[in-house]
Amino acid sequence: MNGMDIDEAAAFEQWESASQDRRPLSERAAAPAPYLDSLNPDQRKAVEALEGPVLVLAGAGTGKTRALTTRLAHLIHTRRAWPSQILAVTFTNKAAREMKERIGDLVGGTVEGMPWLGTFHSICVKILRRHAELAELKSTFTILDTDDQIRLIKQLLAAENVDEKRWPARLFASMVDRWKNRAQGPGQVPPDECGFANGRGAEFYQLYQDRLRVLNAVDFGDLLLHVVQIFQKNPDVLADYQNRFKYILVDEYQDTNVAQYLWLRLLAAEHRNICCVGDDDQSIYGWRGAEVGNILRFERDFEGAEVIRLEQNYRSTPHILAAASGVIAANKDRLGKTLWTDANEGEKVRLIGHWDGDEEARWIGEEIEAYQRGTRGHAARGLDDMAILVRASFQMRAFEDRFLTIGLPYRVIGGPRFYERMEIRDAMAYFRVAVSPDDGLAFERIVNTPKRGLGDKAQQSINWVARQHGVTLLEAARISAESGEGMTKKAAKGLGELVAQFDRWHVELAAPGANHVEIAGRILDESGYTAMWQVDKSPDAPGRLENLKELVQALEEFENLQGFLEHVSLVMDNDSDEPGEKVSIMTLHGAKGLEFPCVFLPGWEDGLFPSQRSMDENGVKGLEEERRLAYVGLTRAQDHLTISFAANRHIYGRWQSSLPSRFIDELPGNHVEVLTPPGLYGGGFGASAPGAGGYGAAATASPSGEPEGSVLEERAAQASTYNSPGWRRMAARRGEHGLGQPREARNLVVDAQAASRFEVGTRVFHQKFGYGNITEIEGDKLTVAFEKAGDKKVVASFVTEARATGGADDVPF
DNA sequence: CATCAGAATGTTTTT
DNA sequence: CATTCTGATG
Repeated sequence: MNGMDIDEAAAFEQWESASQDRRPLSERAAAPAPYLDSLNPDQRKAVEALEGPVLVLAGAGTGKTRALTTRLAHLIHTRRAWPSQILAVTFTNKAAREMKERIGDLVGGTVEGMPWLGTFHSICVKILRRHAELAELKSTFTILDTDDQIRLIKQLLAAENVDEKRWPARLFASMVDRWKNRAQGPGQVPPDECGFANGRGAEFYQLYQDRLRVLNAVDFGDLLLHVVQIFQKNPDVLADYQNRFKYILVDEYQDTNVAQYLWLRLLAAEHRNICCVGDDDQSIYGWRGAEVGNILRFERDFEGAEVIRLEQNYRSTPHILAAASGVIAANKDRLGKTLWTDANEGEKVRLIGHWDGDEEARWIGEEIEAYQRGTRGHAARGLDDMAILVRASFQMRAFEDRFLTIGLPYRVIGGPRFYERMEIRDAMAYFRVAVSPDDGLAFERIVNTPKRGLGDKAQQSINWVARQHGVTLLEAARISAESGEGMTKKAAKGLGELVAQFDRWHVELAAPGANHVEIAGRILDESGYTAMWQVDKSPDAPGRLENLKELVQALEEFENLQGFLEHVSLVMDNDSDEPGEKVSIMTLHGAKGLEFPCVFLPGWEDGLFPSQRSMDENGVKGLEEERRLAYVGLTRAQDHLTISFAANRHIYGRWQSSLPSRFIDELPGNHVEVLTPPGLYGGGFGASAPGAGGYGAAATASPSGEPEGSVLEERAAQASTYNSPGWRRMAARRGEHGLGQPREARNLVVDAQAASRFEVGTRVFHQKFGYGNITEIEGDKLTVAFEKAGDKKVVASFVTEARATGGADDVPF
């Protein structure tokens, strides 16, 4: 493979010429590396342990990215590898971009010469385009987004006469996703997971893959699956890449799924210089295929691996760190790290209970304004320094409402992204067909948008024609429009016009010197798409038109439409944000990797956080992931951290009362200050009963010297005024579990017995759903027909067998 | 084939 | 509560 060497030399030269260091390479290599001096000993170890497998366990805020980028720079600086011989993978485009920038800063130049720094997916696209024929694809394959994927599956299910109500396309899509995350092809699906459409799961998977191949298309999961399979089946291709990548670096290793893990293992087999950076305590994406096991197993999988722990935290105060450590310590499955800091003690973590969610939002609004003014002896803070991190996005609304009424500027991070909006996808479907007339899925999307009188029947007819004649959908549409078969006259006319328009646009785009921006704008106008929204009287129509304008403007930055479409399919970024100081509101998931001086963590109530659903569906594993999520939230805070919960919450139009999160029990009391909510007679949480003290009764928690004591236990022990129903119920629950006994320990014990303990028909009790009868058992998952809540799937460990008389679970209220 | 009213149904998200 | 999806009407 001589071509590759030339590639690399060229890339390296390009990189070299961009560098500002004009000394000869040999001199530079010998020169001391100044960037090493700013590292602590552990970070330095992580940077200098270049040979062999290395696992860097980097706790939150320990300078992980810094170590990683410095390591990369060091590899290049010491001339161990050319930039093109280093594979550096991240999960998000944002992370990849940041890494590029930081390496650029370190080595003093651009890193155009680092062709293999990117996300798993973008690197796989690159590899797959080179070897497409090995996956029976053409190198021009298109990447389907989720919408297209669903549409394709719906077609397939319809063709196979599957009742879409019983077997939804979404369900099948998620199953395919799960299989691909584990790098399983249609032939490798475990038989017990083929339940879809009465045991035809694997069969449909095969059909789906066949259809993708015919369309010359892949979905996101395919990008990894195909590449892994190419590597497995073609040792020569694999060997080529194994030799090329002398060094491999992986960021956020705890988030890798099985397919990514296999991919890495294959690539690292030759040089074995693989360095994975991650934090098992921050693994929060198990629900989308990430395997914490990958990081827990690293030492076994890569023999002789060196494990380096980064434990010095540069982000948070000791109180905040202690709170986070206290919570995460309750998890069983972890490699174990102890974060420390030499920062000043700072302020304790604040905990406050509120009567309801609105009051919580109101109070946090006031606190934010107080930070802004710099009261309580603190320096004034900007709104950019503050963040509210919630478990689920519906919690954001309460804050948005409140902040709108008091005029507090805020930004919501992680809403629907620009390229996921309906109008943008529609517009892009027009572009796609104009660029590649054989893109049937795109054509299908817009064939009746705006309305052209083509309903289900007409579209089916076009599909049928396409199959009969073995032509693309666009050609079938042309034939149908001419014959007028299977549709009204009006529809045939509209369809004929559309086909003619696409013909014209396609020619115009292909013409030399075509102005793709102008043509794109015209496509939207001439197709009637713009007009559709101009006529639309719904309140969001103007915004959509605005978005379309923005889309056309964004085209300016690209050479042509093809380039733009390629970019969009992989880089779905959405950085547009008006400037100005704003409070950030985001989910805990969205906050990973970020930090803020002042952090609010509202909604710490059992059932909401930890989420009931996580616990029901995944049992102890789910609870542990929720706890890691709590850990991620806590460790985002630099100086000020406030946790809060509400006794009552207006959820889905219904008032729901809940208990404080069990994670609050796990906060070490001597690092927490319990606040009194203002404006309440007698206190906050649980103040419904006259004379109840609630949280307000006492000032600071726990006499120091009693480590790891639970905040709530201490509060309950100190005050005799905790007579409210909530407190009594909580006390009852605690008694049931045994004081100080971690709850999950009990669940584990039950887990072991669970499967054998129940049988179909057994009457059981569930904390949230009440009584019901078991209708189905699948491993440790039970389907229960609850008397009040209806049919639910729950993990066996979360129900107990119901006894005739009210047992310990039947808590008096 | 489009439109409207009623029912169902609500995590977390990247590529 | 609010959004999305379904199915029965014009």
